[in-house]
Amino acid sequence: MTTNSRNTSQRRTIVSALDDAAGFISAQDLYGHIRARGDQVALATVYAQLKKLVASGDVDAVMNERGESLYRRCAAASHHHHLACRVCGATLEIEIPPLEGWARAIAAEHHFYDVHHVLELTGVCATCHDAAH
Amino acid sequence: MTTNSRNTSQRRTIVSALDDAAGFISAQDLYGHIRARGDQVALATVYAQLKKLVASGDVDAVMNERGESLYRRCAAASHHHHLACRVCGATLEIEIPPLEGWARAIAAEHHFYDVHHVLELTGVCATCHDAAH
DNA sequence: ATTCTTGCAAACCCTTTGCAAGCTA
DNA sequence: TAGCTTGCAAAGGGTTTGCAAGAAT
Repeated sequence: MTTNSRNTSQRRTIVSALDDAAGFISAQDLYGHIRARGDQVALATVYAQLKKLVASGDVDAVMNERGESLYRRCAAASHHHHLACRVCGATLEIEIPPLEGWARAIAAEHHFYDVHHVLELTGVCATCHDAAH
Repeated sequence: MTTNSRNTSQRRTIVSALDDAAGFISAQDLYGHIRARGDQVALATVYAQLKKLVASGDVDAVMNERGESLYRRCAAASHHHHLACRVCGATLEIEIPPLEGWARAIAAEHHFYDVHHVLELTGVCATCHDAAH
């Protein structure tokens, strides 16, 4: 999680904007928030910094169903998954410890190497469920 | 699952190519296979038909980590997952029965409703692993 | 005959890249 | 000073759209 990136004002602005956004946010929207706040950072810089933040493990990235990457500051250090509300976008980090073992077992069974896994859970949170009567 | 689409030769070609591809395939790759087979269908038509097929429920669509949509004919009624080789693209259908229960349990625990899950496993198959020495 | 589908090219959107100027360490 | 970072504009890649010609019903 340690980074050797330079501490530029743009990087600080981007990290700060990510903190303000309490859930997953697209690079474009993040850029919009930054500009709305009155800060000046180029869109290409937003992408460049997000890339570094993901590489260093400080930020999580997932792909939404429109093909946009969504970014979020990572609270948990360990491997985890997400439970997201399809209506309001609220996200919870969850852990399914047995899953890691299953993934390894299945990989071994089929003679696959270097297996990665992605699990995403989506549903409707209690708040949004109630709001729909 | 019933459709009211017209039965054009292009549509038949596209469905047939989807059947030949035994797993998830991108629209671009599907188009490649169709042309490799000697058939003539415009890329825009491939996209148009895939859109209809997804809308009618005859085809499943998921987004990969590069932001491409991947399509698959919904053959199996039962829910299952995939183990795909990152090198050659070979795909195996796998089942992780306990996962369904876990998903339900987590949903209940967090008061989420109508929870769906997507699990994708990727690795390097034995053949590709051996080919790299 | 009507309505949907096809196909081409252009448009779109998100993201990445080339490169000169600026700033951090 | 050396090298990463920034910023602009342009390119790239996947997907969608406008519209006229062609099929299916």
